Amino acid sequence: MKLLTRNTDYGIRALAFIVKEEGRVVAVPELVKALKVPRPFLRKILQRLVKKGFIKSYKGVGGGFRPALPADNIYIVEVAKAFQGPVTLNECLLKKDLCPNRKVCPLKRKIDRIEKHVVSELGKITIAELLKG
Amino acid sequence: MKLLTRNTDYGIRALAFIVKEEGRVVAVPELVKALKVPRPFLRKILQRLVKKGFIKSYKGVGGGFRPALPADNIYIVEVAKAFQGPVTLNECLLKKDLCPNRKVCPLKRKIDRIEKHVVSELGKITIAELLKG
DNA sequence: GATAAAAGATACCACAATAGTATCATTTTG
DNA sequence: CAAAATGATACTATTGTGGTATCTTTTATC
Repeated sequence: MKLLTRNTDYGIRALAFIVKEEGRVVAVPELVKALKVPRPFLRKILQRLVKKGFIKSYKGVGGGFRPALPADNIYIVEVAKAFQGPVTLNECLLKKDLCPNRKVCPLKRKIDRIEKHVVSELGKITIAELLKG
Repeated sequence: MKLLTRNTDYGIRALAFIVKEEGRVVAVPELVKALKVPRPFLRKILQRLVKKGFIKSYKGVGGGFRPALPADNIYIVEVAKAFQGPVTLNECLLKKDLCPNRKVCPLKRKIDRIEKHVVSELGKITIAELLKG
């Protein structure tokens, strides 16, 4: 059971690094050095962050990445969603189909409560806060 | 991100069914019918439940399964552990090695808090309670 | 304009965990 | 002994994650 995958983890760390540079354009080689993530993998992660609107990219010589949002407006639950899809702790699947009892299932109800808590807690953490910590 | 795998889910449901029968010995065909889980898969799950001490098994004609514990003493976090191993929401891995910064990592600190909450909440739910619900 | 340094797009491979199947052995009751 | 049950175990399939490789496009600078 893993809350954050490596994708997400690296995504958060990359974001934190880029944000820390206060608007300076940061390119991949620098990030590779700082985060010790394999370059092609990191590139894919960065492309995802661009597509999801967390950072802006600049092509060509001297290009790189800059935050697209203020640091205190980037919530890690959003980053997690970008890499892992919606945060759902249980799916109530019966084989491939949705379980027909999910409306009344007491287990689902309990898990849902826990899930809400997780999402809400993850939703309180911003990149800004991680940088302070 | 999934809190409970299908294994665990079926395990919980099977346990609940067996417990509900109040000590009557329940055999696989009945469980297959009730839970609509493929027989060989369910058998494997039941064997796991036996090995982990949640139920007792009886071989031979008229055999089957009975709870090994009182219903209010079976916590679903334990069932989850039986199928999924220890509940850890983040692993702080850097490539294959443990991340060297994990002691001071603010992200890890936050995730750890959430993890503790999840485990504690899962640790409050018993099979007995699910049957009441 | 050519060159080089950057990111974009995309397709592919590797590995591990989960999900599920199949087969044979053992036990027990009648 | 036969039948009905579980035990043990090995195998296959599917999926998600992690990671690589390659080619295209953009842009600054000489």
